[in-house]
Order: sequence, then structure tokens, then C-alpha cells
Amino acid sequence: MEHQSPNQSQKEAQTPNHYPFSKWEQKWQKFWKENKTFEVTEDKNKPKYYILDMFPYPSGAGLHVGHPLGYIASDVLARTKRLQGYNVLHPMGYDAFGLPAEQYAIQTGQHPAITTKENRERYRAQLDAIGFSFDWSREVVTCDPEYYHHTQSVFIDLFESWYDNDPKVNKARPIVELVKRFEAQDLNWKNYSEKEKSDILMNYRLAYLSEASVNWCPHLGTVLANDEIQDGRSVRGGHPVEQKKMWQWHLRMTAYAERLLNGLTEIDWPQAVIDMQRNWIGKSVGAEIDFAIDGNAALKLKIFTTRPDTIFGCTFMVIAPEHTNAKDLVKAEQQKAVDDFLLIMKSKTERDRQENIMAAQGIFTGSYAIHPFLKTKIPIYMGEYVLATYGTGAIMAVPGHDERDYRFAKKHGLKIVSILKDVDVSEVASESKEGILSNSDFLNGLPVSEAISKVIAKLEELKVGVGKTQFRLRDAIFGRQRYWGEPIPVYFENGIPKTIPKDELPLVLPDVDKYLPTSTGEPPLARAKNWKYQDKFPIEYSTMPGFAGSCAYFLRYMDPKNKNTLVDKSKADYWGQVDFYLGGSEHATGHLLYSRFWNHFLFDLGKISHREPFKKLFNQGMILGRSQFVYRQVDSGKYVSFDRLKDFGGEGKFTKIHVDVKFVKNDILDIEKFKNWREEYNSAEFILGDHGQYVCGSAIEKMSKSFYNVFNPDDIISEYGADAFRMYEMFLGPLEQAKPWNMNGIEGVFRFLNKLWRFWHQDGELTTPKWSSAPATEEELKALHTLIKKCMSDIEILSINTMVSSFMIAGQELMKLECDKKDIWEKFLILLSPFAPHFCEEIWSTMGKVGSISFAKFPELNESFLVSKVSTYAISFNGKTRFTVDFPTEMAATDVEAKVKAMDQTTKWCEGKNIVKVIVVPGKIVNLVLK
RNA sequence: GCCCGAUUGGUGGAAUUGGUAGACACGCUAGGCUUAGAACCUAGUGCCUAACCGCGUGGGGGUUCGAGUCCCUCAUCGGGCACCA
Repeated sequence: MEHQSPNQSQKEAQTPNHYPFSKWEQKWQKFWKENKTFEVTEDKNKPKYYILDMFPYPSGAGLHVGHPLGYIASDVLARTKRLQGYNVLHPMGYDAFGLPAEQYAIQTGQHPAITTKENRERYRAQLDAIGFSFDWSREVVTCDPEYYHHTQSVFIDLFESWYDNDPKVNKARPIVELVKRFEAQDLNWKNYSEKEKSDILMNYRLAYLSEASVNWCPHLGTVLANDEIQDGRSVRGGHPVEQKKMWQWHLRMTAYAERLLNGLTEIDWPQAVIDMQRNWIGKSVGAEIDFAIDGNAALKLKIFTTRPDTIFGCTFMVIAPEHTNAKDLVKAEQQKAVDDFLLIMKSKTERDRQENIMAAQGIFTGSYAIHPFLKTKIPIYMGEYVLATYGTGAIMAVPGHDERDYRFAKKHGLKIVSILKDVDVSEVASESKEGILSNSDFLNGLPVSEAISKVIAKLEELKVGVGKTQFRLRDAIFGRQRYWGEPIPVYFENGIPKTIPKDELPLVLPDVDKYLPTSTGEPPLARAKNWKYQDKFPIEYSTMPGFAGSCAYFLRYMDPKNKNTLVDKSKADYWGQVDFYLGGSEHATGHLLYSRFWNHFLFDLGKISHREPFKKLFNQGMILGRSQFVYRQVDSGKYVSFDRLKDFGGEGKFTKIHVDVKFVKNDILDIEKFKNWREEYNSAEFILGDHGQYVCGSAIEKMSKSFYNVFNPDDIISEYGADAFRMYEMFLGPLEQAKPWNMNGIEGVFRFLNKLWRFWHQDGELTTPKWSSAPATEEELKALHTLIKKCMSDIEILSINTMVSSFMIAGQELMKLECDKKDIWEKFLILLSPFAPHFCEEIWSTMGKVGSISFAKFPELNESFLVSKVSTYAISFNGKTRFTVDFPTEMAATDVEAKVKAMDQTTKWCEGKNIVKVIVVPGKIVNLVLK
């Protein structure tokens, strides 16, 4: 695609055929900056509206056309809300800690702070060129000590808090209150050593240190959270991940599982994201049951099940290989077999285990459990398919009614019984929750749901089990062995972790000579010299993970300069929840869950007044790139046109090479440009296609520098202007849909803006038209009001691609009518200004208005207008439209019916048949059903 | 395997509660203006037809006076989860 039209400057020198967009853009961007047009303060006299974009990570590649998509949409909404009289908070900042800057630092020695700053400046210039209405005075940068001061402070708050599960309280409380409780209840408490006390409290703190099996990525040299891993590999970089036991900082997110789940019902989010979060939290209701062990009265095997009703179908037990009591359960005669089995398990990576689901690997331990009701002996197995990290790490296996248990039973020759009446399990397990129980002692004859509650009651009565809710959600691992992150404000005194006093924050990230881990495997921060406390105490060298900085940034925007606290309560109260949050769905279970958790916690502390941070969420779709390929024959090194590959043995005989999309137009390669691209292509030989041209292959892929399919907003803006770019991005398709970028349609919106401009300009200069004092005609009003109705109904749901169409329809209609009513055009421009702000400001100012488009409230824009005084009804006869007729819009359906029946035309069409039924759709259609 | 979401002209995509399918834009065709091109203007453009008729929203079935829209079913594509007891 060509970005430069070769004789553009020449064109402009003669009669310009497009409006001088760059001049206007510079003028108005300067105006907005100098007048601080978009800076806001709390104003009790106006309703507030908080519209937030997910802030970007400032990467070295700069912005491509996909990045601003959501920002343009939110900017349109923000500008519209201002027009409607709202006090709009629309901030922007940078999520500036992260792995790419650190990797770059490792390679080049360049301090990540420097590269990050350069990247931010580039982003800022690109964003400014698009004409956004951000309040940059509120910019938040996560790697700025002024900001991470408060991230660290919240961490300390988490450390100093515990979660009170008492149903009457059900919130986080200061840990000192728990200490008081222990002092009162446990007479031994004051005799414990300080270390013992610390260890006990560690089990309650919301930020805690514990040894846990973590996802360790050897290549990155750090642990990763579950949402940072996909298919056993790191999301960033795709390196293998293994399980490793390590001491790590965690956040006790599980304490909030129930609240995070319930909160989902009170927010307006896409169903897909709600489903993902619900699934991620993974609530299961069931029972925990203690099974006695045959010949070992001291030991109990605790299991969790969601189907306690199937207890009479339990024919064996399975424990995870890593189960805490595994050693006690393995009998001497089975020891060798179990050891062999464990050896095989250990050699397997997480990935191998996942790929091996169907194998049903396992081994008998030699021990037996006692059935709590039947008192029969049940063999205990160790099985690969039972996870140590979920529930109790042990299950009661009911092969008749669970597929996995069934598979295991078949493989190991174990008994399979059905406990549902008339259900045959000889071929396959039945997981149905419908049915009547049989073979089940006191549960016989009950439907499943009743049996569940009855058996739980019985278990509780016998004190061998309790009803229990289990969550899939895990606590978040909060330490990373990396440099470029927030330091965790902790040091160790006599082995006891202590937080750095809040008045000494921020704990500033120190400089280091290298950004790699030390030779002894300690995190890079261990290289720091003369860091705070470092000379006196061992200090925490892990930093916080990438998601830490984004957990509360939206609160900071409300009060970005506050030195004392994250956000002042009165400001948090004024701005309240984020009314509209726009961003990609890739954060569905990461950032959006972590930040909800922080928000609930800060609510518990009384620092903010809303549990849920984001009232409405919208996921914009990704803009994809269309990559182009050339095909190099493996044997000869010749480049063969895509349409002739089959003549040379098909794609398999070729190396597919990404070629810069700038060299390709309509899939035809510009051979000269390609040859000049790189030295290795200088002497390339080509075998051309049927039309004597080299045809390239193509594929829709993520837009990426390495695929050479990137379109840069700067290039597009220099050719078509920011307003056409903005409108076109919105016009491209539904905002939530992923779509490939193409330049095919941008001419359309660009032409439209130029037509509007031409309507006003004479001899190259904008002139104030001679306004007519006559009242607007019905046609003019209809064109405007149709537009108003469309804008007001679609803006709230960001159905904005069709809004662009509506502007074109209304604008062209008004031009066709040669509308000379100032009032009509003013309203038209106000409505268009969120999409094309520079253009509208300029026209507006030449219409005798001073300065920027007035953001005063235009109440008429909020009223619902009658689109027209008459509605055209289509009169249809057994489903087919026969003729149309106009009735007043307000006319009641029954009156319409009567009129239609009485019409001459109707009797003509009915041809003497009886009217059985008349269906009136107000304003649209009258359907006559005849017999 | 489970849970979501999609499927409409040559292309991107429009179509409140079921109510004239294909808005708007691109592209294409013809004409105008130009020495020529660019730009601009006018008209046409779902498919099949010379035209009328007919057929048309992934396939099949259903409900309805009426279905892109609701129900059942199948197919294809995309996203998420995945031994979670």
C-alpha cells in the first residue's frame, strides 16, 4: 500500500482538492493544550462520568493502527458526554514496568527507565496527533516512585490485614485485632516466641510468605502466575514452565472468592468475560468427608466431593502423588511399586501430564479406607489424575458416575456399580444428576438433589463430614525474580519478615550494574549496593509482578498528585466507579480479577466507597494485519508467483517469506521495491504469474513488526488527516469484533469530510454562508432529527460504526437540500465533533463562534425528537406489501386499523375476501390477514 | 470433552419488540468535466433473466399471516477452559 501520493504537494499548490487538515489539526491541538480544555476538577454541580481506557505498555515499536481503536471509541464517548453536560474524567497513563524493557536492558545495558521514557514520549506524540481529549495533567506512570509508593503502601496494608470469615463481618480487618483475639483466647499466645507468632499470623495475612509449588520458568528465571501461562509455556516468550517448591510472596485472593463471584452479578460486563471469571473462580458446592483408615486409627483420609449422594457407589479411593499423607498410606509390600511410579511422575513435566489424560496411570498403596456407612474396606490408590492443589488432594472414586474414575477402574480392574435406578453403567459412566437413587441404603428412592442434602446432614450428624464449598481460584503469587518492577517493601529481622515503615516509602528501585540474576541465582536486586536497610538486614529481593501496577491505577487518576495516600476519600467518592472501561478481552482473568480484588480490599479498609471498580466493561476487538508472502523455491532459490506454485510442486517446495506490505498492492508485488529492500534480494530471480505479475500470498495475522504487516497511524494521518483516520477506524466494523485492517474504505470518509468542506468554502477559503432566517423545512428537520435519534441511542452502547454512516446520510441530505439554516448546521457539527473534532472546531469557529466548540449543554440533544410528523405505513396483504400510506405518527394503532379497513384501496386489494385479522406495527406496517 | 460467540452481495458491513433484507462505504460499469490523468459530478450495481417471472441471509426441519431475527438439528470458523472430583 502506498502512503504517499506522489504529486500531493503539487496538488495542494494548485487548487487544493482536500481540506487543509494538517493546518487545522495543529491549530486546534495547540488550542486545546493552551486552554487546558480537557482538564477537569471535581464539580459538585455537574454529574460525573468516568471513562477509562486500559493504559498501554509503552513498547519500543510504537503504536500501530490497532492500538488507538479503543482510545478513539472512548474519546468519542468522552466528548459526547461532555456535550451532554457531564463532568468527564478521561485520563491516560502508562503501564511501564514489564519484561520487554528488562530484556532489552539485559541485552544492551541500557537502564529500563531510559528506554521506557523514550518509548513513552514516542507514544505521547503519536497519541497527540490523533487529537484525543485526555486530561494529561492526571497522567499515571506505574514505574514512577511517586506512584509505586502507593502500590507498596497497599501491599503493606494487605500484609497488615486478615480476612474475617464471620458471616456478620465478612471483610478484611487489621491483623492487630486478630492478635488481640489470640491474646484473649489462647492462653499460650504470650509464651510463643516472636518467630512462632509471626509464623502463625502468616497463615492469616492477606499478603503472606509461604513455600508453595510454583510455576517456575527457568529461561526467564522467574515464577509466573497461572494466567501468565498457556499450554505449559510462558505467555511472554513461550518458554517451558515447570513446577518448583519455593518461598514466595502471595496475595490471599481466595479469601475474596465468594465476593468476587457475587460481585459479577452487579456489573454490566460482556457475558463472555463474566463467564471466564466465574469459571476461573470455579465454585463447587459439595462435602468434605473423613474416611477412616483400616488399621490406623490415628489417620483419616479427607476427601472433597460435589456428589456426596454417590457415596454408596464409591469402590476405591485415589490420592494425588504429592498427597501429604502418602508416606503413611503406602504399605511396605507396595513401597517398591509406588516408588517406581513416583519416579515416573517426577520425570514428567506439567505438559506431559496434561497430554496423558487418557492413560489413567496409578498404583495401589496397600492401604484400605473404611466406608463411613457400610463399614466395608475400600482400596486406596495413588493416581496421576488427582491434583494435590485442588480440594484435599484425595477423592472417593465413584466409577459408575464419573468418567475419570470409570477409566481408572477399567484400567486397574476395580468394581463399578450403579447407584441410580435403571441406569446401566456396564459400558460407560453416567454423570447425570437426574434420577432416583438405588443400592444406597437410606438414600434409596430419593432424587439426586434431595439425596445430597440428606447425606450431608447424616455425615454431619455422625461427625464424619461437613458440607463444604470449594474454589478453583488460587492465591496470587506476588513475587518475581526480576529487576524492572516495584520493590517489595520488606526486610527480615531474625528471619521474621517486617514491612518498611510507611513514612519511609517509597522504597525506590536501586540501580544495579547488570540486570541478570546473580551467580548464586538470587534476583537481580541482590546486586544493589547501599540500598535501604541492606547493610543491617537481609532484604526482600523479589519485585512485584507485572499486574501489580494496574491493580489501582484507575483510583490514582482521581487524585494523581496526592503524596500521602493513593486517593483522597472525598475525591474517590466524587468520581466513584469507572462508568465505562474499555479494553481488550485478554485481561479477562488477569488484570480485571486482580484489580477487582484490590478494590474490594480497599473498600474493606474504608478507603473507597464501591466494592466493584468497573461498572461497565467493553471489549474492543483486535485489529489484525494482512501479511503478504513471497515464495522462494527451496532448490533453485527462485521466487515463484503464488498463482503458479502448483506448477512447481505446491507450497511444500517453497520457503514462505513475509514481505513488507508496503511493497504490495492488490496482492501484486512491486518487484523493484522488493529487490531494493535488502541486499540478499538484489539479484532475486522471479517466475511470474499468468498476468505477467508476481502475485503474493496472504494471511490474516496479528499486527506485528516481525510480520511486516504494520500500519502506522502517523502515515495515515499525514495522508488523510486525523479526523478521517478517527472516523474510519470507527467505520471499519463493530467495535467488539476482531477485524483485519485494510485501507479500502478510508477514501469514503475522507471524501465525505471534503464534501462538507467544499459546501462551505469558496475559492479556497472558508466563508460564513449567508444564513437564511426562514424556519427549517420539514425535510431539513427530518434529516437532522433522524441523526440525533441515531446518535443518542447508539452512543451509550458504542454501536458507533453505524453512527458514521448516519453522519454521511444526514450530511449529504442537508447538502442536497442546500440547507442554509444556521441552527441545523450547528447541531450537525456538535454531533459530529466527537468523531472529527479538528474539522468541526474549524468550521464552527468560522461560523461566527469564538474559540472552541462550546461544551455547554444542548438540552435538545437529549430530548427524543419526533423523527417526522408522519409515518409511512406499508399495507401488506398476507405478507406482501401492496401499497403504502402516511398517517400521523401519534395516531393510535386502533385508529390506524379503522382507517385502513375503510380505505378504497384496501377493498380493491381484498377482492371481496373477509379481513380475519389486522396487525398494526406502529409507524411501520399494517398487515391484513384475509380469508 | 465443556462453556461462549459467529456465518448476510465482488468486499467491509446495515437491518428496535419477528414486519419492504442488502442502509452506508469500498469496488466495479456507463456517462459528464478534462489535451490527458488526478479530483469532482450523474446514473447503475444481490443472483438468474433481453424482460416478466423466479430465487435469495451456512445446510436441513419447525413455529408464524410474516423469520437474517424465535425453536430443534447439522456443518464450518473464532475465543475461553480443560483430569478442578
